[in-house]
Parts: sequence; structure tokens; C-alpha cells
Amino acid sequence: MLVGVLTGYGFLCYHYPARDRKMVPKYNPQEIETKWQARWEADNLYRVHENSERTKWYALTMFPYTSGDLHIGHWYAMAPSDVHARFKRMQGYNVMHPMGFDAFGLPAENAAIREGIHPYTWTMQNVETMRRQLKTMGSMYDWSREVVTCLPDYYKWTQWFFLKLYHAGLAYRSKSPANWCPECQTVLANEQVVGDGLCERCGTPVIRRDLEQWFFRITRYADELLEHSGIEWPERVKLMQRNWIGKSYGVEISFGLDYEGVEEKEIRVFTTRPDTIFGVTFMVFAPEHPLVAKLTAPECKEEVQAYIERARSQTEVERLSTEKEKTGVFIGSYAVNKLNGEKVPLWIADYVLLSYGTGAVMAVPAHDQRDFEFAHDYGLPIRVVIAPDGWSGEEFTEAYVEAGTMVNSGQFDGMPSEQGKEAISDFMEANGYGRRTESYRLRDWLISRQRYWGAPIPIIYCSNCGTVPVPESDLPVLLPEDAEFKPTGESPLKYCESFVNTTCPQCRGPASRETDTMDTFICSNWYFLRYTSPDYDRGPFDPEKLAYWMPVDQYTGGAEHATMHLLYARFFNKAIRDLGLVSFDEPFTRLFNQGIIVMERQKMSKSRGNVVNPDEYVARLGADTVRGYLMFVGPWEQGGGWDDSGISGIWRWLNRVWNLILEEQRGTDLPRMDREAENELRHQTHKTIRRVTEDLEKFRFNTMLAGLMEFTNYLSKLKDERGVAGSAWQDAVDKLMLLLAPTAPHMAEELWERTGHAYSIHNQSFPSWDEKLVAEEEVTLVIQVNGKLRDRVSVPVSITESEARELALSRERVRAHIDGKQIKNVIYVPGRLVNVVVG
RNA sequence: GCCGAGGUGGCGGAACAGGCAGACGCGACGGACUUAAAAUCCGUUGGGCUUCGGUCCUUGCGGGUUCGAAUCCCGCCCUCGGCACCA
Repeated sequence: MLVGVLTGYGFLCYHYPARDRKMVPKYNPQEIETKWQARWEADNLYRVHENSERTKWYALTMFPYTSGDLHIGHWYAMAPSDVHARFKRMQGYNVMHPMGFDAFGLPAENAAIREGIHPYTWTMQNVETMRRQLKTMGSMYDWSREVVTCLPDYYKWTQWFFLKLYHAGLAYRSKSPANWCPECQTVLANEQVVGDGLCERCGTPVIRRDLEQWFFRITRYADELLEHSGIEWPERVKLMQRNWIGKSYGVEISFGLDYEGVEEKEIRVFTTRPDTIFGVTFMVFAPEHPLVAKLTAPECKEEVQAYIERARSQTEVERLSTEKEKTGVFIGSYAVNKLNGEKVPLWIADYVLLSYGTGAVMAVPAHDQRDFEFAHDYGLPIRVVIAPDGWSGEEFTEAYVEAGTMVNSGQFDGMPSEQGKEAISDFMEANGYGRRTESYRLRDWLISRQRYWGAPIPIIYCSNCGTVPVPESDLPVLLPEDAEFKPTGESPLKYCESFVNTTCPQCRGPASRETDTMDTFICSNWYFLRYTSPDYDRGPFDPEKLAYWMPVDQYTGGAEHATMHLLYARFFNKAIRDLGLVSFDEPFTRLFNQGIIVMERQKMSKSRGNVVNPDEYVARLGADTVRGYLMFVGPWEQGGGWDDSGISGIWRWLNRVWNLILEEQRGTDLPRMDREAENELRHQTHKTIRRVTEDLEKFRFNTMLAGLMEFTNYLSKLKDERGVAGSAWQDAVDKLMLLLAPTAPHMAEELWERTGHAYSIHNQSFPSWDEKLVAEEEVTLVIQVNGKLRDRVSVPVSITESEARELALSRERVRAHIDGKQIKNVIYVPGRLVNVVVG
């Protein structure tokens, strides 16, 4: 698949320009990149410290998972963000641009099972490789701040945060049906179940299992998480988060119950359509609903039990399928609709979810498609209570879910249903039949994983004291080194006696440790806080340094994290804010989502086996070319299919820049640059500075490079025609190097040195432009006849409307189209065009 | 099904407060250099017709608004991403 440039054109061949050019040393990226990377590292050029004299800029790129090697997709995420960070640095900001590794996770453990290598060894070897690869990119990462989440120095504080949340009542343990991946042998959060109920990691259909699990109470922050004001995030991501949280407004309605031996005297249901209350003809419980057992009539027991069993054994794929026929059974009892005193039969059906609302619904088949299908299949009555416009009593063939006029609804008949919603809600609240409430799609975050390679949950179970948190002073709870990795995939911690057996911190009696570890998304909740003071040992971070750097000014990463990492991290930030640990409401002020580089229509990943390794490109063409190419292929937010056929374009361009700047002169006996040519050169230079600056601000790297290429082409032509003498030329070349510095940091540094400037170009200011020099003196006036282009003419910007009209009408090419016709109108757009309308 | 983004030359893509469609680059073709190839440099390159002056067509498809539409409106088709019994 690596076509073209990798298959043996001789890029390493010497080439000297044709004609009578002076020889210049060839551009040798391998040599200069190694040289400058070593120099920058030796000089700690990119090391940053808190500095009150400069405005801080925290440029963060999502850290990679330690899969083993970096692919083009990683570079696509990291190279452009580095360019942006470098640009900010040259603009005078005190830029922190750190890098680290998301190092806990299942693949390490799978490697342990498969290859007998310890997850720690596997992970740290990968960190080595990836760090080395990252360094070849020539990024301005401050490596002294590196964070690796699987090291005890780090996960100690992950555990510490867990305890903080636990004490604040934000971490709790509960038994509930969980998504279980039989392949990975662990539970998954809702966010990690993709498609039609498949495990995000391995694609295995997920099944449901009742397990004791640890949760973080993210739902407590649902409302605040819906609020994105004050952060500059892409609409797309904010929308995804809003949809994921899924807040809806409605009424919780009480239905009457009266059964001997049943304590509960009501069933509560949530509905967003109180206006349809008179259309309720039955009620449906989720099969797992705790009231079902109590309310099932003796004669229905067997059938109900069988149905529940069947529902439980289904995989999520089967259960979630919307094409599936709806099934359910009558449980033999009734509830009372308090508004009209009607008895409605109670059913169970697996289309009702236990985890949403109250786990039971009032069924209004006429006005809800699911209820309609169910009623249709089981012969239950369908009563119209919202009449569509022009309805004359005919039967529905599908549910009518829009607004309409209320009918069959007692005293509310004739009311528009939108108004009826409010009227019925008021009526129910006044009579104690219900109350207005909100419901959320968002569930609490399931954080326990039945795996070894994660931060152990710092909890001890004691037969006397119950659930006891590990005291802070005993942290970290270290992963045992002698755990056994069994091919069955069961958690090694469970069977590791040296780990499990412990003493209770309270009573000193024998006790056992929690063997679940934390979801790796907890590690990534706070890694960016750690970067501010990675060696701090009295807390997860040094509060003063944190106060200087946080929040993150610019975060970049993939949109696939919209409802996972990006939502979790916001929640976590708000939780620790309420604990007084941080003072800001949002961790990431600005977010930019780059697109994904796909290969054979799929995202690159080691597990899919479709990765493209950048190392070979770097070895042949240098990092600067690879960086440039990734930015040039299209808008960063768009991503796209990987195709290396255009990379030679960047290589050739960088070579042209190299030669342009280092060649003394081309040809002889050139006419010298005159005043006019110099003015034009300054004009072009400043126009380019503006364009490049504006594009960099907005992450429009592809057009920024196009602008630099155009400038290069212009300079090259000018050099051929007018020579290189004069201060305007020197200035243009200096500016070109500076503009190039973020994109091609090695080449720019080398050219900077070779042209006699002082080290380092990366400590220079980014050029600024002079509006006066950018202003055009002449513009091209477009002349149309009936909207069709007929002529264009260069005119001074100062041209008046009447001059422009007169000019347009006098042009030869225009006259050919208007002679003999009547001029009906002449449109003039200042400085742009004249459109002559003839009839 | 719902929500979001998008459809422009052979290819990646420029140009959207409505005003020169195709910047920049790749590829292709022709030329220079070379024993030759590669590399490099110079030119041409959306399509049709052309008396070589031009001229007509062209931004997924069909309508519309406008002096003027890739851009705005209406109706379709397709691609990608998210959600999908959330009551």
C-alpha cells in the first residue's frame, strides 16, 4: 500500500538545479533533524516554567494509549496541534505542551495471557518505543512533564480521587444488570457498548449480568453538564453530549393499586405526554421490575416467570433490535387511572427499560408507536384521545404522535393538546395524582472492571465493619506483581491471595480487598492536572502550579470521545471543584476535534491490523515533510482516507524553499529590483503573514500551506527575474523562515542558522503584518453582461462608481454584447464588479 | 427512524455576510537536462464546439428566489458520524 515515494525513487540522490545556479548543499532532513532534536533537548529549549510575565497557554493533545507503536493517525492528531502550540509560543505565550501515556487497559493484559509477558513490562516497552517515535516528530513537548498512568506515583492519586468521591457520596456500589463482555470477561460502561450491543473493544455481543458494581454519580451533574456556556467547543460535540444526557420534561403520574398483601398502593410512571392520560389502556413494566413478582396473579406465575427468564438470557443485540416484534405477557392484575377511575391491565414487556424513568410506562397505543404495535399484536384497545386535524373517527393505522385536539378526555375535551399538557399537569399536581419532573437518558457511570491492569479500587470488605475505604496514608494499593494470568480471562486479582487477604483498617481483623480495578477513563480524567506538577508528592498536583496553568486553553483530539472522556472529565472536574480541589468549572476552555485518518474505510488501529507506520516516511523524507503533508491533505477537522500519493508535493516544496533561500543568485545580468518591485514584494510578504496567521489561528493548516507555497512560487519567480538584492528581499526571506518555523521546525532552524541568524528561530516572535502594506492599490474589476463574465480590468481601488460604470460600458468586449440592446440596469459592487443588465 | 456533517476536475482539496468556480498540491501530457532512467527545471491540463477572436456547458439530482447562486429557499438521492424501543 505504500506506493510511490517509498518504492524507490531516489529521494536521497543528489540533485543540483539546472542552468547556471550556484551549487547549494542538498536538503538532508535526516541529518538536520537529528542534529536539532539533540540540540533542543540538550538546551531544554521547550522546558517551561510558571512565568508571571507572559500569558500562559496550555496546549493539550489527547495522550495516546500505549498500544505499541505510533501510526499515521497519531501523527495526524499530534503534528498539527504541535504546529499550533509552536505558533502560540512564537506569539509570545508561555506555552506548556506536554505529552504522556494512557497506560492501563485490556490489551496489556491480553498480551500477558497470550505471550506470558507481564502487563507492566509490555506497557513500558511500548512507552519506550512510542516516546522514541514521538521524538522523531520534532514536537515541542516538554518531556520533563511526562505522565504514565500505570505507574504507582500516578495511580496512587487516581485512588486518592476515588476516595474523595467516595467520601462525598459520589462513588457507590450497587447491584444492577450490567453490560458484560464474555470475551473481555468484564463489565462495560454504556458508553463502551457500540452499534447494536457490541463490545467497543472486541466486537463481541454483550450480555446482561447482575453484578455488584461501583458507580460514579455522574447523573447528579446532568444539568450542569448540559450547560456548555463559557467554553468554546464545536457545536457537534456539545450536541452529542446534550443528546447523550437526554433530558426530557414530563410528569410522574401515580396509578392506584389495591391488592391485599401488597404494601405499595401506587405505581408511578414517567411520561412526557400527560395530555394522553385518558388514552391509557394498559400499563407495562420492565421484566426485571421488582414489583412484578408481587403483582403477578397466581394463575399467571408460570408464564410470567418463563418470559422473564427468556428476557434475561437475551443478548443486548437481540433485545435492542428495533425490528424485533414486541413481546410481553399479562401478569393478571390491574392498576387504576386516577383521572377516570378506569382499571387498566398490567403487562410486562422487554421494550420497557428498568433503568429509565420508573421502569414502568403507561401505554397509550393511539399516540405512541411502540404501544401501538404492542396493542395491535396483543389485541389491546386503542383509544384516540388526541384528534388530528380533520379526523372523523376512522381507525388509526399507526400511532398519531403529533399535537391535536383532545377528545375522549372528560373535562379537557376540545382543548389543544399542547395546552392540555399544562392543564392536566396542573390538575394532577393539584389533586396529588402526579408531579412535574425531568428524566435523563444518562446513567451513572459504571467504573469497575473485573480486570488486573487498572488502578485497584481502594476498598476493603470486613465482616465486622462492612465496606471500609483504604486510609489515604495506605495508598497506593499496589497491583501485586505475582498475579497469575489465566487463559480463562478471569481477573487475576480475584485469585491472588497476597492481594485479596488483608486486615481491616478499622478493627484490624481479617478482611479482603476489592478486586475490581477502575475504568481507564478515570485515569484520563485528571492526567492534564498532573502535567502541571508531575513530581509533586503531597497531592495529585501542586495547587499553585495548577492555578497558574489550568484550565487547558486548547484541547485537541478525536470526536469519538464526545460522550466518553470529554463528558467524564467535565463531570470529574465539577465533582472535585465541589470538593474544593480546583476552582474552575470546566477543564478545557477550547476544544478542536480533528478528523480521523481512515485506511480501507476503517479507523486505523493495531487491533484491526490496518496501521500505516510513519517511521518509513520519516526515514526517507524527514519529519518536516510528513508533518506538512498531514496538514496539507485537507481541513484538519475532516480527516480522510490515507493516501501518500501527494507527499512528494510537500517534499518538493520544502526543497524549493531550501534552494531559494540558500542559493546566492540565479543567472547574471538581471535587471535590479526597482522601487515598484520592492513595494510589491513588501505587499506580498505582508499579505502572506496575515494569511498564514489567520489560518493558523483557525487551524486551517491546508490553506496556510497553500499560502506559503504561493509565496514561495512568487519569490522564486521574482528571484529569476529581478535578483535578490535589497532589504525587501532579505526581509521577505526572513519572514518566510519564521512563518515556516511551526510547520517545519527543523528545516526552519537550519536555514535560520545558515543565513547567519542567532539560535533559535523558535525563540523568535511570529511576524506581524502592517495593514497599510497589505492594502491593495489595484483591484480587478469584473464586468458582466446579464450575469455572464465578459471582461475584467485592473483599476485603482479609488475608482468611483460613475467611473466604473463608464469604463464598463466603454469596453470593447462589453459593447459586443450590449450594442443594439436596451440597458435596463447596471449593478455596481464597489471594488468587485459591474453587471450590465440588457433586455 | 431521529439528529449532525458533507457531496466541486482523473485525485486531495480552494472559493460560502450571494459577485472572476477550480487557489495550492498530486497525477497526466509535452519540452529542457541525461548515453538512459530517476531527480530537477519550464510549459499545458474541467468538458463541448471554434473561422483560435471567441462561445456554450459545468459545483449530487429536480425546482425556486435574484441583475447575479457552489453559496439562500423547497423537494429528492447518496456518503460519513452519532443516537436508536429513553415512554
